[in-house]
Amino acid sequence: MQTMGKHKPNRGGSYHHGDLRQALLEATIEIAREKGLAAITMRSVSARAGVSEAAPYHHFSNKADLLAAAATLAFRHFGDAIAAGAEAARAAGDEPILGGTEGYVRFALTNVGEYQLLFGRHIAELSLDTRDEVRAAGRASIEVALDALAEALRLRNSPVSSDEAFPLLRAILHGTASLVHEKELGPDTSVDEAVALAQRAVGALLDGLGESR
Amino acid sequence: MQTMGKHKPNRGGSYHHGDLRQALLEATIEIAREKGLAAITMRSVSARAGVSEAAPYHHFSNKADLLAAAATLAFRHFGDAIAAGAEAARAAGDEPILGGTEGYVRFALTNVGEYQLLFGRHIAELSLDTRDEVRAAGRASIEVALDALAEALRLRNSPVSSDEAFPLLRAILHGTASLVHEKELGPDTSVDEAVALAQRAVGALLDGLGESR
DNA sequence: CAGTCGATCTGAACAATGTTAAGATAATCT
DNA sequence: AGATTATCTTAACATTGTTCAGATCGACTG
Repeated sequence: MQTMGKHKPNRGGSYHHGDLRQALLEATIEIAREKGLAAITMRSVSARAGVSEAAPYHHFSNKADLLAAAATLAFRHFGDAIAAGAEAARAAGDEPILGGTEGYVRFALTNVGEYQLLFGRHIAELSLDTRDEVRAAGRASIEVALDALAEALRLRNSPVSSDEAFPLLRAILHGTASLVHEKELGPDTSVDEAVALAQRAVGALLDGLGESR
Repeated sequence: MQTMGKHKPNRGGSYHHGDLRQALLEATIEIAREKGLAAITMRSVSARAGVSEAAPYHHFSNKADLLAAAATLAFRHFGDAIAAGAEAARAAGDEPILGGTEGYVRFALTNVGEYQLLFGRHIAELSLDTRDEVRAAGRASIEVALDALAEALRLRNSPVSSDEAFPLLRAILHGTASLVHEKELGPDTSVDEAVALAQRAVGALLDGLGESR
């Protein structure tokens, strides 16, 4: 007796599901959150959606395709977290870029599996068009950070464009998140410590980009 | 008729290998270099060493243990690359930290599989003592970078200690390498571009850490 | 309204992978 | 030389991604 799909409800254990595609995507993200990326299995996802292990293949061509679609969906959650952080900082009179940094890192360390779903190896191994599709969703999700970065550079009279500086910012954010995930900064690094670390790095980067060049 | 072990030579297809443990480690690193981390299989490693698929279990308790030992070995190659870059820069009158940055990034992008062997997820999932062992090798390999960082901070009269700044440096380096691996900076980013990007980020970070704080 | 057709789902199977168990072979020690 | 131990092989198992033939359902056609 599994939870029914929320869209076209499955009328009481019928043969056809109703909206299996959406249910599979949600199951995938749930499992990523609860048990991590490695626990995402065709069988575990299917079971959570209440169907057999072969059913997903009528909606996704293979596992990589399912993960890509789930990532596209998860990028919205990610983007919301960044935007919320940036807005909270602005409301508090702090720099939005530092708030976005906090939103980014906090999401990555709180939802490890979901973050891995966004940036894991499976994405790089996708076919070109599918990958572009996922990356479009990814770019949209961090659009807010790009704006906040531009604002921060303007504030510092930096001669560097935000497009040039954006990869540097991303390297710091992704690097911090990855290092903590991989327990490379000590196995006991707290979320707050990681946030502070990333904010220090971003702050120094901005200051460094502001002066000479 | 496989290549024989280089240590205690296998006398002509005998039942016992001679130095299987070392041969397995070398096979693992070779496969990582040639075909990537995903191609490392108990069977592929065993086949390259010329033994059956069950043989490794007499030298390593499981695959994770084999990968950990291989990573410990690969960290030496990695450390050599960083040290060589730093020394080359010093000889050329440039800052060692920027040369180390180049050595780091160039290694990561030239030997993708071997770099993944060093920092992949399997390391984080290791048992505590095994992980500490690997990490000790890792720390030794980037010792040179820590020294170069201290020197760069001194040069800039920075109030920040190298221990404090080290995680920030690592975030930039690991973040740059990971983003390129994951094709997040455009699928056609060249090694030279990635090196330049990392050097720009490190330079800005150092400048930013030098002034106010 | 009956019947057909296509979409959806199931059950069973396959190959590849990590792992283990039982037995064969060789090296070492006494 | 004989016994003991380490090393290696062969065979098997469970899990995973994937495919295929057939069952079931929904929608459209006549």
